[in-house]
Amino acid sequence: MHKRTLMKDFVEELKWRGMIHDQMPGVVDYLKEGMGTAYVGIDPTADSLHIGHLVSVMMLKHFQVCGHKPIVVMGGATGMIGDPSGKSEERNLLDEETLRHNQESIKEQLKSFLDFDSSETNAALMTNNYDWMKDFSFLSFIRDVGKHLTVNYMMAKDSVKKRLSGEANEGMSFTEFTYQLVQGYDFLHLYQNYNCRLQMGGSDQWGNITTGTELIRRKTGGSAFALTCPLITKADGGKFGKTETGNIWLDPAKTSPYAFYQFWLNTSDEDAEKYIKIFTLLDQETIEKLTARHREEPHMRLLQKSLAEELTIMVHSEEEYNSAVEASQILFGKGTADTLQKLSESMFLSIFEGVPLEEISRAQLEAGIPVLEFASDIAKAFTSRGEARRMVKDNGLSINKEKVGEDLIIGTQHLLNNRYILVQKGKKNFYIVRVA
RNA sequence: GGGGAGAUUCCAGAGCGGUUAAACGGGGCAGACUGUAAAUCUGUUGGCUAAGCCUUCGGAGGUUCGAAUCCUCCUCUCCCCA
Repeated sequence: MHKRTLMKDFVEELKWRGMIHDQMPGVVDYLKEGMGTAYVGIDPTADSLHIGHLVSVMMLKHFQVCGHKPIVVMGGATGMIGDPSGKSEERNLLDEETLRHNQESIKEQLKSFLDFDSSETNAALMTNNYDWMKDFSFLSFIRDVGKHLTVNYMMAKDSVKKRLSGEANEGMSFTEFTYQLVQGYDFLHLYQNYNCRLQMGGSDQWGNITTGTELIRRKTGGSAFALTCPLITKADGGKFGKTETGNIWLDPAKTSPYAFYQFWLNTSDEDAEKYIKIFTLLDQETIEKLTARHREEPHMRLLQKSLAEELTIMVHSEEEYNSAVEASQILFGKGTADTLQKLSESMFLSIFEGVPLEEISRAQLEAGIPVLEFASDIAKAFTSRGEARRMVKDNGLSINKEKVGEDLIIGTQHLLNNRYILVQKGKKNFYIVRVA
C-alpha cells in the first residue's frame, strides 16, 4: 500500500516490459525532478474502450503508480478529423450529446485502472479537447497556432509523406493535413494549463506528438517530451484485439466477461510472454518465474491463465473471473454432461451469459422436434438444415454436451432445469434454447 | 474525348453450347491429433419435403431442344492515350 514511497523509475519500468519504442532525450531527467505530468489521447468513437486502448491506458497506469500524474484527453475534437496516421478513413462527426455520453462511459471504465480520486496530488485527470477547440475560431487558430510551424515541417512527417507520395496516391484533404496541428495544440494547451510536459502513445503517434513538442518550444520556449510504445502485434501477423466476432470490448454488454477471459486464455505462447509484461502489473520477478515455468511445461499455459486472470479481475471483477473459470471448466473440462445436469439455473445462466439464446413454446417441445430442425430453425446454430445434416454426419453436433445422431427427436426430456436446452456446434460454439 | 480489358458461387481465379451447383487455391466450419495452442491430416463449404427437385455465374432481352458459355442493349470497374 505504500507504493509511492518506493517510487519506481517509470522509464525503467516500461523498458523491461518492452513498452518503449522511442523516447525524446530528457524524459528521464524530467521525471527525476519530481512528479511529472503526462497525457495520452483516446478517441471517444464508442461508449466503451476496447483492448486496443489498453496499452496507452497501462502506460498511464504505470505512470501513476510511479507517482506521476496522468491525464486522459478524450479526442472529441480530433476524433472528428481523422488521423492520417494509419489507414483510418474519414471520421463521422459525433454530436455533442454522444460525445459526452461516450466520455462518461469511458471514464467509468478508466476508473478500474486509474485513480481519479481528487485528494491525491497525482490523481488522474480527464479532459476533452472538444472543450477547448469548439470555440476556437479558424482565424485565431491559423494565427496563433498555424503561424508557428512551417508547411515544410509538417510535410516531413511520415504520415503526411506517405499520403502525398505513396503508391496508394489517395491524396489527403486539408482537414487531415491539419490534424497534427490540432493534436499539437492539445499538447500546448495541456502544457500551459496543467504543466503537462510529456505525451505518450503508440509508435504511430510519434509524428503527431513531436509536432506538439515543437509547437511548445517555438511558442513558449519550453521543453516537452514524447514517449511511444511499440504497436502490439500478434506472432501470426493478425491484428491484435480482433477476433472473428469483432473487437474485444471492456464493456460487459459488448463482450461478456466470459468471452473476455477466453480471449486472453487463447493467446499464443509467443504472444503471452509479451502481453503479460504489457497488460498486467505483475512485477519483473514474478513474470520471469512464470515465463520460465511456462517454457518448461507450455501445456499448462501458466502465462495465458495468469494473463486472463489479471485482466479479467482488473477490468471486471473477481466474481466475474471466478464464474468465467467455472464456465470454462464446464465447457471444456471433463465432467461435461453430468455436471451440466446438476447446475443450478442461476449458475447455468451466468455461465452461458452472452451465448445466443432462442425461445420455443412448451407445446412445441412436447410435440417433439427432429434435431436437425431444432438445431437450425429453432436454435439458429446453422443457417440451413443441409448444414446441420452435414455437421451431424461429421459428429459435430451435441445437445446438452452429448453427441447426437440425425434421428433424435428433441422433447421435454432434454430440458435442463426444466427450461433450457444447450446446443453445441463443434467444440466452441454454443446456443441455448429456452422454453418461453 | 479516343482506345483496350473485364464483371463467375465468402475471396482469388478456371470455365469445348449440353455429362457444370460450376476446376484449383485461399478462407470458413467440422473431425482426428493436442494444451480450449501451433503445425499436420481428413471431410465439408447454394437451398429443399434430398437417389429427386429448385435457385445461382453484373442487369434486361434474344438465338437455341438446351447458355456461365453465342448475339444485342444497359450498368459498373480497371488500364492506356489525349
